[in-house]
Amino acid sequence: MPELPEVETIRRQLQANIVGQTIKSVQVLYSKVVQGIGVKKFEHDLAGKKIKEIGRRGKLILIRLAGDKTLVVHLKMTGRLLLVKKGTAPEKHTGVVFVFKSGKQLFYDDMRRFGFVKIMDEAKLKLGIDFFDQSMGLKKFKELVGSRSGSQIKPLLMDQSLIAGIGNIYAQEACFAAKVNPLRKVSSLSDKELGGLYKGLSVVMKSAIKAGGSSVDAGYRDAFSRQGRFSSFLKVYGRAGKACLRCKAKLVKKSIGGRGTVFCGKCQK
DNA sequence: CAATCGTCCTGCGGGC
DNA sequence: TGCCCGCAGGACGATT
Repeated sequence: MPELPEVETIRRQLQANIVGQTIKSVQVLYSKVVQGIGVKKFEHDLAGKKIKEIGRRGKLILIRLAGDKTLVVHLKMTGRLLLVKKGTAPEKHTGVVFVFKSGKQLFYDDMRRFGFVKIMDEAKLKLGIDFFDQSMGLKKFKELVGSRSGSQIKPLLMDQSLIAGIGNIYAQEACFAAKVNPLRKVSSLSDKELGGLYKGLSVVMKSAIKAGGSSVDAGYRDAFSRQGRFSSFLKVYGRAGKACLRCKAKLVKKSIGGRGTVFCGKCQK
């Protein structure tokens, strides 16, 4: 499932490849993927628009168009934005085809159909601060997390309205890095542990961006259909039942806030 | 205020 | 071999 590092990887690839291109036509193949307006209007409104730049906020890809509108894309779990050559035919899971005047195409694919595309004003996004935003830092992180002292830490890290970008994989990895049990309440965390979580998130997600993200099973692919190379560095995600890489104890899996969570019951206090 | 549960959707793996 | 069941999961709304 694409989280901040995976979405950032795609953002950089789109930034390098479609900025300056003009959309010639758009075909929506799966109507429910378009939010807010009708399919015909969506296709019509995008035709002729030039791509100004590609932004990102949390897990959202922001395709900024000439004028002041933005094409917002959420990949949810299995969504993909694929740059394909002129003439490439859509596949089974292709929901939207964007054709540029150059002939290049951008496909929005989504096997499980949870994601969406939407034309909107960015100011209307209801999202917390992106984890890698300029205004984020240790102080801000402690302030934000501290404001929700009654919550369990792991689901809180995934709350997009507080901090945007962290999903199920990196929240688990950060708790492991900080030796914090994901079930802990924020109010029970020491200043040092909060610092460890911030550092853990920062290190893990920066490394993941360098490795082009994490691909688990048939999940994430970048804009060129390639897998991320960070998966092999994941220490707890997907390793339930296996030995903890720090203390050798058997990693356990629990459902926390309805999400599968793997951790070490021995060294994550 | 916080936690849980159902919902959307499809592929896949386990069990028999 | 093949079928059925249930799980996976981001975000949101409703409920406890």
